Amino acid sequence: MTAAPRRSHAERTDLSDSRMRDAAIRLIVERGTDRTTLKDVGEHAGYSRGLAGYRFGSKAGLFEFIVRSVGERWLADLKRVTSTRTGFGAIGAAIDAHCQFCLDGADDLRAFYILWFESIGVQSEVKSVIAGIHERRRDDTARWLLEAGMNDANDRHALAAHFNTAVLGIAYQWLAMPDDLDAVKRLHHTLKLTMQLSVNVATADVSSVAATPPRNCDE
Amino acid sequence: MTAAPRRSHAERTDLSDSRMRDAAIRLIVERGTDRTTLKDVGEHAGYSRGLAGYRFGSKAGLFEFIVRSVGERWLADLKRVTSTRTGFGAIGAAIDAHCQFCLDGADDLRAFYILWFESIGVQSEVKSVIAGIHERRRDDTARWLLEAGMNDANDRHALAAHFNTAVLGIAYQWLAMPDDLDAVKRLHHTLKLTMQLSVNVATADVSSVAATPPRNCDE
DNA sequence: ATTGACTTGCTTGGCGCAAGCAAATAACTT
DNA sequence: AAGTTATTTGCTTGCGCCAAGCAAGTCAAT
Repeated sequence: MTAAPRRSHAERTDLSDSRMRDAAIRLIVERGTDRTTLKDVGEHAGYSRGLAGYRFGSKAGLFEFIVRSVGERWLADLKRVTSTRTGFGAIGAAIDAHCQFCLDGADDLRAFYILWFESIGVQSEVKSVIAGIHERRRDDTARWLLEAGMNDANDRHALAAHFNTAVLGIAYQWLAMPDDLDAVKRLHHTLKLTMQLSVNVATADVSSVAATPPRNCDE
Repeated sequence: MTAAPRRSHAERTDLSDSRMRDAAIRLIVERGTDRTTLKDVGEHAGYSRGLAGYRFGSKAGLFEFIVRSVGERWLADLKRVTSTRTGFGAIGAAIDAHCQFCLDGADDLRAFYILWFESIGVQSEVKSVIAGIHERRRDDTARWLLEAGMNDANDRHALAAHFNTAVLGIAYQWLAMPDDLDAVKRLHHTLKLTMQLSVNVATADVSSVAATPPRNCDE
């Protein structure tokens, strides 16, 4: 726009990709995916009404691009925060980081989670990308639990799965009530408490509090 | 269809409502909300292409009707199961019931949760209906926790909120991987364990496992 | 006869596709 | 090495298709 009319093909696509991603994220957060049109994405990014469709093939293709792009950056951020910790310290840091991201209220994370939840009803490519992200998160958690001293593999993976579904539930709450940041804080805090409790019990592996195992839900 | 051509107005609408609800649920589960059209709902229910739109006003109206209808029945089922219990027994029963509903794999619950999650990106009426259901669930949980001996109101509501977000996370997992019923069972089981742990600690209100409170995520 | 359940015709708008244009890159010639 | 042509690639525009929603119409219940 300023004074650089000569761009290589790669530069051009990078620029238009980036602009369209930003425009799409803004529109998704503002009005939801349904009322976000490919036309609007192209035009808000400063191009023609047809570019988004041409570039990403379809609306689903655009969404997949966004999930992939934001997801990778988010996982990288998370890795950066947790790389210096091990065991329960890493879990606590991950919770804190997630909480902070929510409190910051960045549009890209919000759009990311919106696409995450909405992918549930479709059998799109988005779904498998998300499944991959979910799995990587779970594996990380299981590793931290091992470091924390949980030697039983079954318990470890069960608690890791529980942890990550709980985080997702919190993300839902954040999207549903974006203004109730206190609730978001409290949920992260409570999750941390219950996780520490579980880890402590699992590693001390004898404790009066766990003396009464509940009935299982499989008949 | 068989041999009852004479029906009152009320009977007619009840019948068409019911048929269209069933058709919509089936279509939503089969192909998702996006690819479920009002035309298909009407025709699959045995009527014209326009009836669904006429009756519910819009696609969002149809979805709201479904959420309301299934949600009410589901809450009633839950109430029936938990009404004979109090305290942690009720919580356990609620978890068991939820788990069993998932294992049964009924289409209506699946469609219900699909609509639940997809409502996140929109500012529709569906969202407020769901908020109401969520709130009722949370209040029930808080009451059970009080019965279980949790006297601190803050802790009680925090744990109730945590519990219900966790259940929602499990519902997501169930929708995402409908075939991995073992995972669903394990998640319910783990949630029950961690809940009991938290309740026991909160009611014994002194325990070595809770001696090291984690840092909060608010700075 | 009037109300209400239901159908049919029509408009609007988004998605996706294919044809077209201009800039960038590759290939060829001298 | 420079200039010219061929080809690819980024991007735009026009059109067909289909779903949503609305209004007018038909037919049965009250």
